Amino acid sequence: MNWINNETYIVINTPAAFNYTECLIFLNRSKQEVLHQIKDGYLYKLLQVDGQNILCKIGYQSNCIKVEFPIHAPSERVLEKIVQYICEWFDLERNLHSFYEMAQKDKILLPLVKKYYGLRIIGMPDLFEALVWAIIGQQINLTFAYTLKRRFVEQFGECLTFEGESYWLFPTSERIAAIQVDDLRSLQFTARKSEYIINIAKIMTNGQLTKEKLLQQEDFLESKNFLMSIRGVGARTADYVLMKCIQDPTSFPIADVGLHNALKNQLALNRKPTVEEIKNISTHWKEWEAYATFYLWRSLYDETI
DNA sequence: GCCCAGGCGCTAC
DNA sequence: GTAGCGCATGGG
Repeated sequence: MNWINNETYIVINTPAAFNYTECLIFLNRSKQEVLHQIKDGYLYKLLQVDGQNILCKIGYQSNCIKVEFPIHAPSERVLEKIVQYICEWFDLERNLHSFYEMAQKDKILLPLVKKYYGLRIIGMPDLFEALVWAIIGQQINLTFAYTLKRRFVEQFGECLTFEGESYWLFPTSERIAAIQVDDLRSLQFTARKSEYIINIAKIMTNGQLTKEKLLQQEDFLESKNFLMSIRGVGARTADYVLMKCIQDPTSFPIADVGLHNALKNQLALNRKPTVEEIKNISTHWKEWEAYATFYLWRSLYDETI
């Protein structure tokens, strides 16, 4: 990725078909979000790199993402990791040409790619965060899921306060590996989810599960099977993690209720489509199932903006 | 009060 | 391999 270090800020060149505003709309979908903040077109995000907490102020101008550091400028080595994070966060290295080409011939996707052109999958580079968030969201509504996430972060995460604003880091697996089921039960996590999350924290802390291991698998199917061998990780959670963290464009959470509702709206059905119907609908989406899903998810937020 | 929610594990067949 | 069921709790 092409970027320039200007001492007090960095500039990352963005690819063709990138729309910063569209990405911010997605990031702004919940008022309860605690892991980033949006103010006056700037995106504020606290990152921990090499043990240092770095507050980033992210803006956009003339085909570049500009990252400023309101507190202090990091070292070159840290900057490289911040660039890496932002590239994964906004999926900047993806060439969307063939996705848009495919969408031209797809009745469902065509209006969506026109409307949200330049939107990229907003990733979750942190594997622990992606897994915990996917598990929190299982079988509960999103509003409550955000409530639980906020409690989780504020209870176990690290906080930095700057100019009256609080910025949070997602809790580390080390921290969560050391807590008890009751510590999460008291935040209104179910006993089952509490067990899943603490277990995942433990196997990530002891190295049985790492992002590197997932990336090293022969193919995405191997990664999916690896993930699904973990208690609490079913097909939908595995696909969600492959999509948001491993950046697998073919991952397809076909059982996801958000996808079902989006398709119901787009097709003007009076009921949600069945999985069989979705399989038929999605035959054209080959190799781009994750992007198709993400654009459909995006369509759910039009009402609320 | 009722249905639903960005599912999963477990059992029985 | 899969169909069915219990779970567990808040939002609308």
